[in-house]
Amino acid sequence: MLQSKLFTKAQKQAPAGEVSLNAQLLIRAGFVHKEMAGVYSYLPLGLRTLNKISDIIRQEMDAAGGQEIFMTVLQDRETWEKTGRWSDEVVDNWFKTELKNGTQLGLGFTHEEAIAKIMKNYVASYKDLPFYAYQIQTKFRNEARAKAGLMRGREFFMKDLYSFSKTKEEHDEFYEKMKEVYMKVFSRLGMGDKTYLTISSGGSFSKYSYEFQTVSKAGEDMIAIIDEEKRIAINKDDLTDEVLKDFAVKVDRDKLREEKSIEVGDIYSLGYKYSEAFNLKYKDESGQDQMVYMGSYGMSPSRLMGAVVELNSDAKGIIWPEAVAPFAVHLISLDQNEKALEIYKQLSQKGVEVLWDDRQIGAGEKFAEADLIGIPNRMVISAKSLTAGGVELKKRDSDQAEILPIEKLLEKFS
RNA sequence: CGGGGCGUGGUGUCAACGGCUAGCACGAGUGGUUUGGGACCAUUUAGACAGGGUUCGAAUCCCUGCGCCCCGACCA
Repeated sequence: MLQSKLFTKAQKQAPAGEVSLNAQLLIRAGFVHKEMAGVYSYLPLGLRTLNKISDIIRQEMDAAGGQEIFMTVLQDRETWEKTGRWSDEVVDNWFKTELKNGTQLGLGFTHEEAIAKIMKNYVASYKDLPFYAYQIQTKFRNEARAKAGLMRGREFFMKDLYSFSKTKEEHDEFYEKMKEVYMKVFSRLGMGDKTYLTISSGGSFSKYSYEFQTVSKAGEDMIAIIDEEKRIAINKDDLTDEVLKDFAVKVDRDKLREEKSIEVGDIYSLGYKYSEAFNLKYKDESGQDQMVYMGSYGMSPSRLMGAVVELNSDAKGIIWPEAVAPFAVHLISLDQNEKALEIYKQLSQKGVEVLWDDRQIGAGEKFAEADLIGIPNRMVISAKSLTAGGVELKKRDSDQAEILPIEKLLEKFS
């Protein structure tokens, strides 16, 4: 893409009062536009990154046997009354609206009820189970306080997968597998070494659940790390004798390391709660009716995008991991647009995603904006670089630059 | 939902005593210079959150509403 055509522009200053690092950088670099508190529009650069994160999640969900669907945001009252979750007393962050005729509707904040109802049409026999369905969709939560940029919004992107199993044992097997699948996603996003499987008792679905917590100063939660090797932690609030006993965990409380962390995912065993509410059952091999055992597995691409920024930046700007960078290469031509065009064309032909800064502006400005945007590979072509033997290649996270002949450069990216 | 802070061009501003033409910087436009770290000169552009009130006079004081940020609570 030609940067001269990109309608967003980098800003030197962050919006007034915006303290959140991810919001500051993403807004300044033109990835997102803040519509209102906790509500963001994704601009060309931001959408590219968001889609890359979603794609990684999608690949891993598919690999784990997930089938992608897309459910409705509009939810009808009756469905949610079956579990009591229509009530504003029970769920305090509904956005509700209504039809012209006065029928009340809600905007989905999660989809357990909706999917249980759908699956009544498709689950009849033990032969139909198990299966796993997921979606990546906008969720709406009327948070009392949106904050921390993309990390806690009122309208945000969420991957929610739901598992449907014959028995608890069958469920448990998949649940265990999802722990690994989730860690794989976080590894691919470059945050694997900071992420811990975390014991939690906070959920309303079951007594215990697991969260995935990524250590970061920007986190809203506090975890205590139990096992560094196995990457297991516990929510600080849940660090009680009872919980430790239930999980058969032995720890020396004085030696636990506590860290602030970002909740980047959560997985729940739902049991029969929703299948009972919707009478979601199947006939087993002996013809007996059995309830379906459900689980739900959440992860937010938009929050992850905020988290990646929180974890990867310096004073100059964002430093995207290759896997989620909006472009692989930022090509900067200082005075050599013709040569740059050749490189741009050749790289593009190879399928390399290139943002070419072809604008007629000062070199300093180009470098400053490139650092802010944070594309991992920077190529500079100028009279100076050509004299030195080719094109300068520099990684965003390094101060070292090397000069490569154009052919070598093209070989390097394929 | 409790508490605190705040609202001035597209952006920023601990700029402006209740009083002169609302200043400065960034951005954007035009002309020129410059060309490896947000360069420079000239010139132009564009502003008081909304509504009410006090006053001869309000960006400035008061009220209401709306919005934003932070701390806490909450977080399926």
